[in-house]
Amino acid sequence: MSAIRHALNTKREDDFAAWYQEVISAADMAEESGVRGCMVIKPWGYGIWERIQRLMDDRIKAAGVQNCYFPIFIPLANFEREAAHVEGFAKEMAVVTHHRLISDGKGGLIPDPEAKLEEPLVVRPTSETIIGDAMARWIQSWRDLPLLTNQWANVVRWEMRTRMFLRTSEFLWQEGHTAHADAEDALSETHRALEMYRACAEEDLALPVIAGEKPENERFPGAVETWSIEAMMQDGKALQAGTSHYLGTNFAHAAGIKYQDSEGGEQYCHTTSWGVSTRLIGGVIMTHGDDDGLRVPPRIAPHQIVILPMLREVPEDEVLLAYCEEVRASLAAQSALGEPVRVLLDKRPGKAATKRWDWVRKGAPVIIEVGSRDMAEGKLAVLRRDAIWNLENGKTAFAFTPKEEFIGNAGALLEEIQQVLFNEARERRDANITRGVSSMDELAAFYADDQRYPGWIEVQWSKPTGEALEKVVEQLKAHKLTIRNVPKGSEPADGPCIFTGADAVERILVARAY
RNA sequence: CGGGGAGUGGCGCAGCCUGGUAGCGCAUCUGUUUUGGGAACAGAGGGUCGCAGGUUCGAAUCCUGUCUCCCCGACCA
Repeated sequence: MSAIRHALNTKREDDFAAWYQEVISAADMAEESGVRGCMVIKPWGYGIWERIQRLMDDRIKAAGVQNCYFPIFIPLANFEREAAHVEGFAKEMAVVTHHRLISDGKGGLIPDPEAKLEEPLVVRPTSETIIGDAMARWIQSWRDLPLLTNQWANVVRWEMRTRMFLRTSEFLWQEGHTAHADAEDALSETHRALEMYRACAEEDLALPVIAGEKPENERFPGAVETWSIEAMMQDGKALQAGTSHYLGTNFAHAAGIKYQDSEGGEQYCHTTSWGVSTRLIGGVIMTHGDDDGLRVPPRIAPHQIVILPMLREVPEDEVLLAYCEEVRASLAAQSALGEPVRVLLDKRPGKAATKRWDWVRKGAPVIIEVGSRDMAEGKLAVLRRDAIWNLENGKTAFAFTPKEEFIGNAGALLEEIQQVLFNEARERRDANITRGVSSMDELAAFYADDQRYPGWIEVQWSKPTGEALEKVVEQLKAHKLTIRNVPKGSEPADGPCIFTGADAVERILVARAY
């Protein structure tokens, strides 16, 4: 058992942060760009994003939301209209001030002082303001509502501390923006988006999440309510994996998003916004990765099955390749999880055994190796990425399966792997949410060992606001803890508030977080 | 943005203190022998030592500045 030779140098339990970075490079997902906080997303990483995009986009469109595209540059004045929004983002904004470069006389280039912009443009950190402008133009009457839009875009936030996929200065995301006639309809959309995120995270990414409302101090700048889905990483930390905001009429007032109701009166719209980003990929890594690299859930795997012919640089290779191509075509004709199976025949020269570890590190759900003897026997050597080791002998757990049998079961196998990854993650999460911590002393003891993350706790609180809430936040901060959310549909409170001792009104999740 | 650490062939590192124009492992390429489960041996290719200045006869090594990355903190949709 100790004979297992893992594909990565760093184990999760030894150094989780270093392990995370090693997965990204070993799986060839992304690399440094030389520009602070910005990364190059390589084909395997981007392929996973494209899958997430596709599946999410289908869900968005199914809800009647239409895609648009708005400018990356936002006039500064737009931004100044909503006070809380300005304050929330001002500190992390990239600003464009010039539109031309000139020679500095020393072989370099500098912004041309003659080409200074009258009004600086900010690079969007999010698009509420500029989309609000458009909505104000597009909406006249109650008949124009609800207005449901979404855009896929990049945004920039000048982060102080960055981590690949989890927090980068530039990232890719989707931002939904909707306008409604009243609060009820807008709130319903807020919850619809949240539920859409929960379903996508759990069904597509195999990330078990807890949907709930963020406390006041964690709200999006300018929002009336902020809801999130929270996922637990393998080190016990929480990752906010998606957010959905009810913005009330704050942005409608700022941008003048008004409509005439059926009685001729003028009303302000109620708006929402919601988004998920490439951060989800970080969540997939930290949820499903293991000491051999990434494990990609089949639904979001660019290639679900990879075929590796055992080439020997002999003339017979041609026959073997032709055979593998037949297998590939047969598999591609199958369907799994409601789509055609995505299968790759890796014809690159080189030994199958070497290439195998490339795909293990990348996390392809199923790897098949085919040699001439397998071909003669009509079998395939099948390796499941969710169970690559034979724990009894420390060797790779190949299953030699008759070709037809494997092809016929391919769809079911991928569905099973998808389910196994989700179940593993859900069990781990459920086992690491502790209830019953009822005093600050207990809480302190629970998180006393700084070297380990004992997971999350669910506690009861009286939902203090303002300064009282700030005090609670400070107390938690001493233990590096944050309030994640108030889970939807949790049990009613039935005891004292852990912070104030007053009667609790609801239950909250507390955790260390990314 | 504060404190700490680091940038040397694709990857991981040594060399730096005590300046004398680069080395190891893995990977790559070639050859030979092998080969049904991450092959062995031999040989070869590949580096303006992050970048820019400075000190010096001479700088990976010393000094200054700067960029990027990692860890901790602050901040954070």
